[in-house]
Amino acid sequence: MAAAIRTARERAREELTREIKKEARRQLAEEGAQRLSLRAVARELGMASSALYRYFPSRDDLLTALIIDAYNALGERAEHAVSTAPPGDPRAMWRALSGAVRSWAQQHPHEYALLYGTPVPGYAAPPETVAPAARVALALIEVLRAGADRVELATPVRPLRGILAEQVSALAAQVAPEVNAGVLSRGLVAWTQLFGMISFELFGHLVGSVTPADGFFAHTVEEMADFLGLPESTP
Amino acid sequence: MAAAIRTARERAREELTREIKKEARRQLAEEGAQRLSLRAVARELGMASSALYRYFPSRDDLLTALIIDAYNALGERAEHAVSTAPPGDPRAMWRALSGAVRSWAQQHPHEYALLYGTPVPGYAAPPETVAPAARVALALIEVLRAGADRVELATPVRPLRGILAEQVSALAAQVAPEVNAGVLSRGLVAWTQLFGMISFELFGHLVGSVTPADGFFAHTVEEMADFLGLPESTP
DNA sequence: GGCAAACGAGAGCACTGCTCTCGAAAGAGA
DNA sequence: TCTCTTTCGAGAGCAGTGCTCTCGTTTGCC
Repeated sequence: MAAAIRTARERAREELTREIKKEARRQLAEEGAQRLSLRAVARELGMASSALYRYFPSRDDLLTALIIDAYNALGERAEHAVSTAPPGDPRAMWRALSGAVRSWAQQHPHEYALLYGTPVPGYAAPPETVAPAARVALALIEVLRAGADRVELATPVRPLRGILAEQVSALAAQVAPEVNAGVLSRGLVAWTQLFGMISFELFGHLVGSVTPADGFFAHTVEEMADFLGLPESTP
Repeated sequence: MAAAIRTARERAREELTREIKKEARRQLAEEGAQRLSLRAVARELGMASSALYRYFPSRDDLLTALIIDAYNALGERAEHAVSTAPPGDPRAMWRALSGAVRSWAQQHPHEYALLYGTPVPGYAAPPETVAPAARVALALIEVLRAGADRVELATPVRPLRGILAEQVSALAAQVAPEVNAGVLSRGLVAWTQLFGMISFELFGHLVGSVTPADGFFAHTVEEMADFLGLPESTP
């Protein structure tokens, strides 16, 4: 097909684009998004800073590319964790998923901050980021589906009222018809809890002597599994 | 006392310091911390940018001052909410607390981001910020104390294991001896949930059609109250 | 009244994102 | 193979940033 025939110029462009993203990602990992500098990237690559604008029209565009890559990397890890967990054990799947998200965040703190931290003022996430961003959420949905037929809620879900009821049942119909709406709403709670914990831990915002370290994380993951009604693992 | 006798110079210095913080807070509220510029503040105040360094040795120091003020403002709102709620109704207190934190965050999104968003790389929170930062957490502890004698946990707390058990019981002994350690650990969960929800909502990071709007927030607050074992309000 | 500390203003340094222009290189069509 | 258009890299330049240094002035204490 025609796309396979690439001129030397096209190949050079793709490679240099990759090269730029690679160096930018390196600087991002070391210094954070705040200190990521186009000029420094260009300097490191031995090119004029103005030449870099042939590849990324602005700093925001370069950041967007990094964001998409990061969402995909995280999404892939999450999907892999869920798919390699014991298939019939939704609690183990949830454990694997939350652990994977947390460890990725710890290994790539600045990229995590780029995804789930303070948004850059004036920056609006372009639509290309939506699909990659949804992958992690879909992995959680997958866990809920795996446990859909044998959830044992220890506590009845508070009735969903008003718009929330419509939104949640619409979401359920759209993405996981076999999942009970009440369970799905608890999935949102678990989802929030997971990212809340990771953000607190990574950004160092939890006050006091109890840092949300391994112990708190593991404990809360189990409490959330109970909250979701995921059946106990049978070892 | 001697401190009351202030020279004209001291008074001018205090007033100008206040003036600088006020203008900085204005710019922070409009543009975010990222775009807060010392030169712009000086320009707006009709002074040379170098003169500003007589009052704040660096941009980080100015930010620190704003952070402390913000923590105190939020803490005050939280304390007020708890203290004006029906004294014998811990669930109402929890509702009031979470609502106060959320509405403050919505009214001061950039200041909230400064407190609970991505930390500025290279910036270490100085010890002066610890006490103001703890005020909100202490307000939550206050709620737990109010309900300490009649919590009705619908679900047994998973046993705390390892270091977590020590940390939590140490915290309990230190700050709220009458609060059960298991309940305290669930307080940490509720705390994380609260700030996770607010951050998701404010930073627009929750994926899909279910935005954590009023409905989801109110619903989750009640679910968390159940989770904490707070007795039902008797209207 | 003298003197040291505090202060305001200006110039300047090194850096940033971004634009514009100009000459060289590469690919497509004749 | 020879044009001709598009693409590209480099340099200069603009407006902005945090921060430092110097220099003359003002203020308050002894």
